Parts: sequence; C-alpha cells; structure tokens
Amino acid sequence: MQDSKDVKLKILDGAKVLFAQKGFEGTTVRQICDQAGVALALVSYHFGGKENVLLALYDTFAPQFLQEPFVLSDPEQDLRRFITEFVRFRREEPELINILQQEIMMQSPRAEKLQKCVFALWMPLREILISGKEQGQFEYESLRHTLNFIVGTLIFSRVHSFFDPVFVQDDIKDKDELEEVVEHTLRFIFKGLQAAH
Amino acid sequence: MQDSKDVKLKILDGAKVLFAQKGFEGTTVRQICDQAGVALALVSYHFGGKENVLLALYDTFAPQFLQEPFVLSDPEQDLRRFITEFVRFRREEPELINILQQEIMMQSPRAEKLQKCVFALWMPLREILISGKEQGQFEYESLRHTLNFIVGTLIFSRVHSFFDPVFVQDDIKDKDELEEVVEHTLRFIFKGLQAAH
DNA sequence: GTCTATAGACAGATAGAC
DNA sequence: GTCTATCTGTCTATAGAC
Repeated sequence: MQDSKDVKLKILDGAKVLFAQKGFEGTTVRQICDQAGVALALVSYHFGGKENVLLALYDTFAPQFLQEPFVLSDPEQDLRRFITEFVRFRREEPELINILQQEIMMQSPRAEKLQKCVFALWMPLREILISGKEQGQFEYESLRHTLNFIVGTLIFSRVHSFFDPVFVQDDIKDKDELEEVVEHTLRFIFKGLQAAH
Repeated sequence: MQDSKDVKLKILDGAKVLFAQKGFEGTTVRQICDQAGVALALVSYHFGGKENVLLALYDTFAPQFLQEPFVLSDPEQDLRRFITEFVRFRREEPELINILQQEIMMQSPRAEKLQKCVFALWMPLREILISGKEQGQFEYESLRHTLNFIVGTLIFSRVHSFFDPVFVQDDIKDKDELEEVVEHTLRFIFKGLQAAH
C-alpha cells in the first residue's frame, strides 16, 4: 500500500515532465516507466492505460488553487489575488499548464475530460471582469477578447526559456523572483484594464 | 512538373491542418496522404520524410509577413503596424502559429530548425519596444516580461474556439471582424504600455 | 505488487511494378 | 511521378512467473 502509492507517484512525476516536454503522443509508456524506474507493466496495472495517467495528473497535483472555490468580493482585490495565485501556480506546476494548453490547443480526445479543469481555472476571472466593469473599476469593451488577452498574458508568460537566450540579452539582470514577476504581471494587466492598482 | 507541384501542395495543405490539430507525433504519414488523396510513398518521395513536411510548411506559406524585413520608423506607428499584421497573419494561417507554438512549447527536435522563424517573427517587436521606451512613448520596466506579455496576448488570442461556447455566452454579439479584433488588441496592448493610441 | 517476455497493432520508410 | 506491397522497428497492453 505504501509502496504502491510510492510507485504511482513516481509514475505521475515522470509523466508530468515527459508529457509537458514531448506531448502525449510523443511520450511512450516505456519512457514514463524508465523515468520512474519501474517496469513497463505498472502503468497499465495502476492506471489502466497511458491516457489515465494524464488525467490523474490533474486529480493529484493542483491542490488548493483549483479545488477550493474562488470567493469573490471586491473586483480589484479579486483580480489581484487571482493573478497572484495563478502566477504562483504557474511557477510551482508549469508542466500542468503546459500540458493543459497542449491538449486544448489540439482539441485532443483528452481535452473534453479536462474541460472541468479549464472551467474551474478561468470562470472566476470571467466573473471578476464582469463585476469589475459593472462597478466601474475596469474599462474594457469586449469581454471575450479581454479574457483572451489576459489568459494569453498569464499562460504564455515564462512558459519556456526558449526566448530568453535569444531575445533578451541585456535584460538578464531581471530576476525571476516570484514577487517581481507577480508585480510586473499585475501592472501590465491592470493597465490594460485601465484600473487603479 | 505541374502535377508534381500539385501533389506537394496537397500534401502540405493536409499536413498543415493535421499537425495543428493532432500535433507532429500524433499525425501519421498515412493520415497526411489520405487527406491529400495520394499514396503513402509520396511523402518520402517529395519531402524525404515526415519531419521535412513540417519544416516545408514555413518555407511554403508565410509569404509577406515573415520574408520581407520589418522596416522601423516611429515606435508607435511600428507597433500598430506590427500588431495589425500579426493579427491578420494569425487569421489567415492559424495553423502555422499553432504548430510553431506546439513545437516551441515542447522544445521538440524540430524547434531548433524553426528558430529562425521565431527570430524573424518577434525580433522586430523587441526593437520596437526598446526604441519606444528610449523615445518616451512606451512605459514599461522589464523588457523580457513585457515581451512575454505581448507575445502571449497576440498568440493566445483566438487560437481556439474552445472557450467561446463555455466562457462567453452573452458576448456573442461581438463580431469577429478582423478590423474589430485588431482594434481591441491594439487598445489592450497600448494601454498596457501606457501609450497614446 | 512487481517483474520479464511477448502478443498484436501500427508506425515510417522503401522496393519494385507501371 | 505514382502506385501497391512489404520490411523493420516500436508502440500499448497483457499473460504469467515470482
């Protein structure tokens, strides 16, 4: 029982990184088991197939941010809190966002089953934007476009160090301190909403 | 010769859609050839393998926007033109952006060879931001973060109609007219840069 | 619960007829 | 230049020993 859970977790840990790096189809069960240091058969035994490993990732990791409901009060404070928590989540579990993004982008067969994750993730933002506009704190025209912009800003940010060595040579003094990233992100989005902050 | 080019184009057209929808690894050469209505062997014959089909996409499509250099003058005008052209390109060839995004996100073996595309695409934006700040037209602190935000805003937008049916029910009166999308995008980014527009 | 060995399907690439 | 038929490798899943 103790060992069993250990193996399941090792499989999930390996799969998380591999799926993020190589995609679902690009990752083989063999690679997952090699990474976990266990035999090939154990993915089927514990999860019943490769697909279920991916789905299990979102039940296993993503604890506080996605599970508890996002309580709304003041739109500005809410948005600040939402962005802060999201950036922190992105920092802690970049693979989860990466994989989710891939699956949605490809509209994979798994995407449908991940949709409740997407709901839980972005529905609060929608509500915040709506009530923020009603209360005159945010200024935007199209809810859909504004959602898209903010989601894009939040998701893309820091996804890959792919750009860093090539795009920004002279800006490396920028630390990647969490608080600093949060602060920059807050500022950009709040300015985009013409909101005090 | 005429027929040959026709077949190559049919293969590329099919592959573009399939790679975008199912990813490189998730797409089989058989699917590509079925979609093109040609025999399995012709991918190897004309391109020398599946990987070269993907790379050939970016030499074949993406004509004006990526090939001619982006001439810089006034940062505000340049940024306006950059965003406008990018949104238009995204509208015309959403698959190319989608595939590029996938490959980069996964840091695939193909990503390295696509890097010159990424350069050509985003280097002008970097230059625009730098000189815009120097001339006091844009206000931002971190070049890298700001690049990330803007790239995210531009890339994510409109990638998938996945959110539409679920997120935004009451905003469907928003047309997806190109000019309107451009206008919204311009406004959000310019506000994020605290720039006149 | 974990392993090795293997079954069965399917991948990409190619040989050879036309 | 295009086709069909096939080779070789690798995939996922599972049977059976321990």
